[in-house]
Amino acid sequence: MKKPHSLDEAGLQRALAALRRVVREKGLRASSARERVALAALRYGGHFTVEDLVRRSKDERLEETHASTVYRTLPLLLEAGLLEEIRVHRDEGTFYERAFEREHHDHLVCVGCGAVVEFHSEEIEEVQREVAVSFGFVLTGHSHELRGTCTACRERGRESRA
Amino acid sequence: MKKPHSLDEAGLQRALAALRRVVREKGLRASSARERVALAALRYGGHFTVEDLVRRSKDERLEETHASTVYRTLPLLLEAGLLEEIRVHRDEGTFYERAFEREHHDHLVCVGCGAVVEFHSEEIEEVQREVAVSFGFVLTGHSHELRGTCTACRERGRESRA
DNA sequence: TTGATGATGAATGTCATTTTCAATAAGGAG
DNA sequence: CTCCTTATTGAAAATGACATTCATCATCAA
Repeated sequence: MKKPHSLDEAGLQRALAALRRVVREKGLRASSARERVALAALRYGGHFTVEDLVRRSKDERLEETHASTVYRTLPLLLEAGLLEEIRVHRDEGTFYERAFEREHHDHLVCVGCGAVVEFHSEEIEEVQREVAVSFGFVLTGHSHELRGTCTACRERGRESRA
Repeated sequence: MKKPHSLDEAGLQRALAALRRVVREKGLRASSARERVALAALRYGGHFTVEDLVRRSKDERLEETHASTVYRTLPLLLEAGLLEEIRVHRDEGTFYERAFEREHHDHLVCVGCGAVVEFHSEEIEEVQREVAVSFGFVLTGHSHELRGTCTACRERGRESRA
């Protein structure tokens, strides 16, 4: 249940530096729109969608950033390790969450109520590495999502059946 | 590299029976279009898309089945355990593969060339169950995909850098 | 056999994401 | 600092996966 405390100012700066590094490596140019998107994204505590990002840039009266720009920026944020794409929340589309300076974790989702629990298993991480090595692969990432029903949803089901 | 040998005639019949059971349970009616889609899907050895399925029903001169019907049928095939949805193959959309009478496995994908390796780890499955229990969940499914670079792609990269 | 209702094909709609294009801005060369 | 090349952006249109609509058609229980 541990809440991911947000980055402090210094953390934000390190994140921007990581973004700039990727931008430079790719021969792209610096731009304020990209950093605006990055900052808006990094400030989120939980899971958010592209639409959330676009909306937030308006709500906070920051300069507006268009959806197409957000979409164009996202791959860079992923590559810079600021965000990670996740697939929880049933059919509600693609979500993102901060990954920068945050310990890795996977998700356990309740198919009944949509509750999301984060978990981490060093044992699973280790086996993943072993599997990759056994096939001659070097891992660059993974996605791992468990689906199930939580206690509350199972009890709800029992009632309605009674 | 073990190829998933396709179902024999008896297997196909058992699969259709499983589909019919789900259809009946939901108070739906039998239909030949649904079984045509099911058979076309079960005959695939590897991964395929909805579009593949639609196309194949034409190629093989089976009666045509429209895309909308295929889309309507897919959830039933998933629920009946005939197919499983997978998310490999970079951004190429949603893929499916046969799950009926086939051992469970996860995927290891090369981000360079798109090669897909199937793997299974009973140890990971066990930890998954433990994690679920520790949060009061009962598992209904999971998706697990590892991404990395294969030996060939790493060597290719080394050459081009030399 | 037949009536009630589910299923299908075909067309159309929806919604997220991508692409296009003209205008703008970054940043290296001079 | 100014110019020139080229990336970036906003705005709009295009794409593409999937859902929905609706007029037939098919299924099946009575």
